[in-house]
Amino acid sequence: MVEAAGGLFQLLGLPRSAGQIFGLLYLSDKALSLDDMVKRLSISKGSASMGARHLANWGAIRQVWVPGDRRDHYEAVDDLSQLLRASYAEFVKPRLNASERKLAGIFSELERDVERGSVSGPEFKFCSERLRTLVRFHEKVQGIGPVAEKLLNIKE
Amino acid sequence: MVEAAGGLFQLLGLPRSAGQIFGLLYLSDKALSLDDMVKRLSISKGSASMGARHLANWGAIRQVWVPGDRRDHYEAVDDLSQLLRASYAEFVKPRLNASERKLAGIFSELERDVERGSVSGPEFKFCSERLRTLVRFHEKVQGIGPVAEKLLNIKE
DNA sequence: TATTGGTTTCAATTCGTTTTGAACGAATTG
DNA sequence: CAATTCGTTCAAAACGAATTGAAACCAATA
Repeated sequence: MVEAAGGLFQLLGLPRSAGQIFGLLYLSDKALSLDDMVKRLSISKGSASMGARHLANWGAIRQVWVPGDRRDHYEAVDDLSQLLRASYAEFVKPRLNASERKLAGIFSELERDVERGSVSGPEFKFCSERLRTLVRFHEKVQGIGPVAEKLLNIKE
Repeated sequence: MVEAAGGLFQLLGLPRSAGQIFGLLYLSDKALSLDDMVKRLSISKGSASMGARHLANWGAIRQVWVPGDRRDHYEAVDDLSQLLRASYAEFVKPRLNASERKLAGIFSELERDVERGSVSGPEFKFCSERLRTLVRFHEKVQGIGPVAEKLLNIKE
């Protein structure tokens, strides 16, 4: 049951164990301690500790206080859409911006090359045309983000 | 110049070398042979061969015939939007469907568990509520695909 | 048919990442 | 105050994926 749910999150480039932890917490009605995870998922203490901190930094799980128990307990946040939005802003957006700058950089480098004569006229023509296409494509992709965000907000 | 372009594609989970090859071909005005790639990218013949075939199967590059040269030559396709659409249909869509089925499977497993008594009533309530939320979320995500597709088609 | 140029396949290696288990320190308990 | 319980950190090991180089293969040519 949990394995399947864990696998679901593994698709997103996260470490396996973090996905498992989230899956377990997401389906569990009470907050769990680190060694609950160790026992239920048969992973090492180290993995559990690292995975939990990872997910907590990322905002996917929360640390909660359970009276009468010294141990830290964790529970999963319920709003996945919000989580996705946040990760988009944190991970995807910066990358898109970075590649935008990179593209501009390539362009100016190309112009230097053609002045130095290491790139011929026709080559330059073709290459810069392709780069322009690439920029247009890049803009379209960037345009998807905001729309997707709106779609996630709609409650039906 | 090409390194940067190569890195651009590496972000998508493809093997590094395939990204480099595509970058090189995309910015080159003439079709290139396998050992052009070997020389310009300093990768091994094996990598070049595998990477090229990989990209060709994927539809990102085309094999072209250059008269008077026995070697195979490759050129990049120019329509990136189309490429992206195709990959969505080929890779993302099936996965989404798979996880849809998987979700249904978890659900029925949960019901079996509650009948066997290995899951208590409140647990079941909470868990199935979470699963329902997950399904709704999943549907929203699925809804993004078609819209994104339309956005990519718009030419401005 | 032998040779040449080119491509593919495959086992071995390298590389980066994830996981582990033990060691450590802080906090708590009896 | 000694013993225990937690959580974190660290180096080493396990693992998977990617790359390599060489050998096998294939087709065209002489």
